[in-house]
Amino acid sequence: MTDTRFDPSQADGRWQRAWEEAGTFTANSDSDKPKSYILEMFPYPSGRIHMGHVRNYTMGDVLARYKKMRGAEVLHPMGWDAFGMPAENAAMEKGVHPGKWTHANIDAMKAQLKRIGFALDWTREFATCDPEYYGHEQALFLDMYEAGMVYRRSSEVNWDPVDMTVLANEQVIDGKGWRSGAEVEKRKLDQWFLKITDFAGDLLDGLETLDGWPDKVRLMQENWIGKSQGLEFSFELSDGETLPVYTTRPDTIFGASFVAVAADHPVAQAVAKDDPLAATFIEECKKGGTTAAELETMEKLGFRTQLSARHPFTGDAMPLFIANFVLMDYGTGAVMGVPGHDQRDFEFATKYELLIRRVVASDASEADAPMGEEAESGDGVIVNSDFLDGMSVEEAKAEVIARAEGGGWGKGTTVWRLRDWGISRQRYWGTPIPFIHCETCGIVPVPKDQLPVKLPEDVDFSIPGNPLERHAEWKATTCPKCGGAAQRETDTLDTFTNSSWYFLRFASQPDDAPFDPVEVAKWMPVEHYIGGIEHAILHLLYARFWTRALAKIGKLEVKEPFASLFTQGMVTHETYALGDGSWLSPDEVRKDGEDYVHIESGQPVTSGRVVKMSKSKKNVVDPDNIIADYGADAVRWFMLSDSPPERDLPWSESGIEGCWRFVQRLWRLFDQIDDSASGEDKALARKAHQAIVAVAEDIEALSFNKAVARIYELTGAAEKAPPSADRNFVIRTILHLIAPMMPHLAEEAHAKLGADALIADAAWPKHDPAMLVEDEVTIAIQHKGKLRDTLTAPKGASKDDLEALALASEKVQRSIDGAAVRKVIVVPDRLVNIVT
RNA sequence: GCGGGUGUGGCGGAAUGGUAGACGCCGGGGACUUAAAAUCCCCUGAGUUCUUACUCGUGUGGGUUCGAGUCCCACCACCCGCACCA
Repeated sequence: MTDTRFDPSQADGRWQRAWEEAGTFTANSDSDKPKSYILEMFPYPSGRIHMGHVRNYTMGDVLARYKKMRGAEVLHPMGWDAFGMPAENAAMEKGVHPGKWTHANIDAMKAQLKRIGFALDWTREFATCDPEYYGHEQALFLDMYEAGMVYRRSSEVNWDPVDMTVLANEQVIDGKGWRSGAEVEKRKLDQWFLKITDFAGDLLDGLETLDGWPDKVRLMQENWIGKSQGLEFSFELSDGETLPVYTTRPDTIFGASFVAVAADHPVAQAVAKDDPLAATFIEECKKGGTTAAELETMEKLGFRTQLSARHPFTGDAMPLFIANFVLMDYGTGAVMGVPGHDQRDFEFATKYELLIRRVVASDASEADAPMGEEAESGDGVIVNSDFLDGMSVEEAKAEVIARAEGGGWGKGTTVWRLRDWGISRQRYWGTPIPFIHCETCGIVPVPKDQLPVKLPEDVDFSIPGNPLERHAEWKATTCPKCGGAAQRETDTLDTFTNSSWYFLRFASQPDDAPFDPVEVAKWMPVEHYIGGIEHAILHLLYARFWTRALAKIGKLEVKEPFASLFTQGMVTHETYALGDGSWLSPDEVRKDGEDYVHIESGQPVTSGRVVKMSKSKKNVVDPDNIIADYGADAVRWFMLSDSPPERDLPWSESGIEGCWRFVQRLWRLFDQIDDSASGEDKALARKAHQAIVAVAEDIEALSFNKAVARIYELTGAAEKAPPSADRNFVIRTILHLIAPMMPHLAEEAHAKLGADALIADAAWPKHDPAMLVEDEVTIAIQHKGKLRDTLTAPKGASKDDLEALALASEKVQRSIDGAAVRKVIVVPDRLVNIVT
């Protein structure tokens, strides 16, 4: 053979064109084959594909190609999550229109994805900034409005002063904007909301059905939704007003010794009106930080008002405080303080010398046991509580709730941590909210036949803030109801709405509707959804909510969009720094023996921690350069090798070189098929049959690293084996096993071996069940649990035979050294353990 | 603080309670070559050693078992998520 090297620089492109021309990966929804929808989280068009994308899409690609080989009709689409802040930042910095910037990025990234040879159905590609897409989104939003799932109210919002927009609670991390990192301020604005809280219970219950999701993600969502059950009841205040409070521990009600309200509670505000000291205290509370560290150390502070609250059972008057640890936006913004059995109340009561009373004890006889240095929040029996005495915590809860409901002063309720989703953004580059403000008619939805409400093209980014707000011409419209002059809503939808239904649009994209439910039903739910753990709450909760909301208004059959979810790890890289601490990129550094040297200055370089690739640490490796050097298949192989896919993958130059060597090794092996060879090699053939099954299992479990190891093993065995008909079969098997992972090499070798069809259309190899079983096995011989010898025995040998063989071993006899054999444990086909 | 996860060679990592370290990377030695690249072969957990073996070894300490990386109890370290949630 003349060409002893596989040359990806010309083979990759050739096969990519071949697949495209043949429409190999175009999904046919009318196919009779079983359907398989494989989806990776679509990218934001930032401008460049990074290694994280490559890893993510390679995993999905292997699944998609494998499923196709197993006879499925596969939908594996790609598109662009194209709205968002970076486009506006680019507009402000470089004076480019966000749309132009975004489309240029899409073009560049699409070309990059194509060079990696992903099996994508590009016929379904779209960007969420396409008016067709966001127009349908506006229609869905109006449907939700009609169903009562959308409302507008004035609310205190998280205002990001850098991005000059409102953020959802989910987008505030440690008191800072998730994107800008700026300290978030509180502002009161008219905002649009989606009633995600109406679905809180549903979203929580649905988690139980998601067997294919990581427990970790399910748990994170569970905590975020934050269901808690308790009693809501009202105290009578000394001024005649009533104060509703919420508690999860109604059983401890006899231990209550004070009542506290949040600083921004109406009662506190009323008190502050007449009491300057109270007003000062409230101001102090607002200054407090919100970061974890600050909250940790913050002292529980309170202001004792002149008011008191009347205990519903004893009638005792309890002091009413304004307290800094009570949150206005959870429960009712007011609590009953039970110092004995709540740590915060305990600290508070200690500071203000309030009564700390035991109402739960380990045993009735411990009723008078003194309280310790901490509150006791555990289980026990109720004491010092009148009619509750002797009950368990659970019984007492039920009893108090029953009496409150009977007496009409309270009721058992469920409180959620989840808030409604504020979706108003004061930005240009997003879906315009399809509403009109009319002086006479109020807020009026845009009639559906007027959709899409398109973004204006001529916008000015020279001043910060929302260009839509300043665009008089765009804003001016007529009221659909009265026909009078009116103004358009200038807020746009949070970008997370764009990604909340894109998977439906991939499955079906009619012109006149967001999707066709019949077509969607053919593909949904997504069989494998792959992406980063950073979306565990935000995107994945919103997408689940939209799917349920659309199901509720009869547009969908499915309630859960993603049958199984896989969260992949990050791609990491060593970091390099000079003595002065400045970071260096991998190509500025040369390896000199064990050490690293700065190429330019010759200075020594210290190699640091292996961390996520990031621009700031300069440890980014550009996939394009690597593909140019090694070809797509070596990179794909690297992405699948070594690290389990859910863990981080450390990128290394030597690692990719190893992958490159393996590509060439396979190429030489595929060249060694010798049709003149005859004869059997049963042991080798058996290995191949075992690998067919094992690699399939590994791919289905997304254990790509194990599949890779098995292929290495089989390849090594095939290389060493002498020519035979079986060896030819084994080499052809390897060719098919690697096809989903290294598709270009596989096509090239497949064609060279005389095939005229694409291997992408080939079937997964069939195994012979009879060939999975070994006829000889290695038996481990232990003496007192320690390995002394191994021997080969026919499979299925009897226990007696194995025992005899084991005792005949010279090494074993030496170890036993004449001691009396007390017991022999025989595990057939595995081991013999001799106990003396 | 609460919840979850992970600890195995120089590194990434394998291992239904049954031969720990598969497979890959790094490293060492050799072959081929004028030389290099490429390729191929051998070695590669630690220690002792009369090179034949033995001892130790999966974060630490206990336990269950004929047998534990795997199961149980206690602890340590690191990572992730949430957090004055009443």
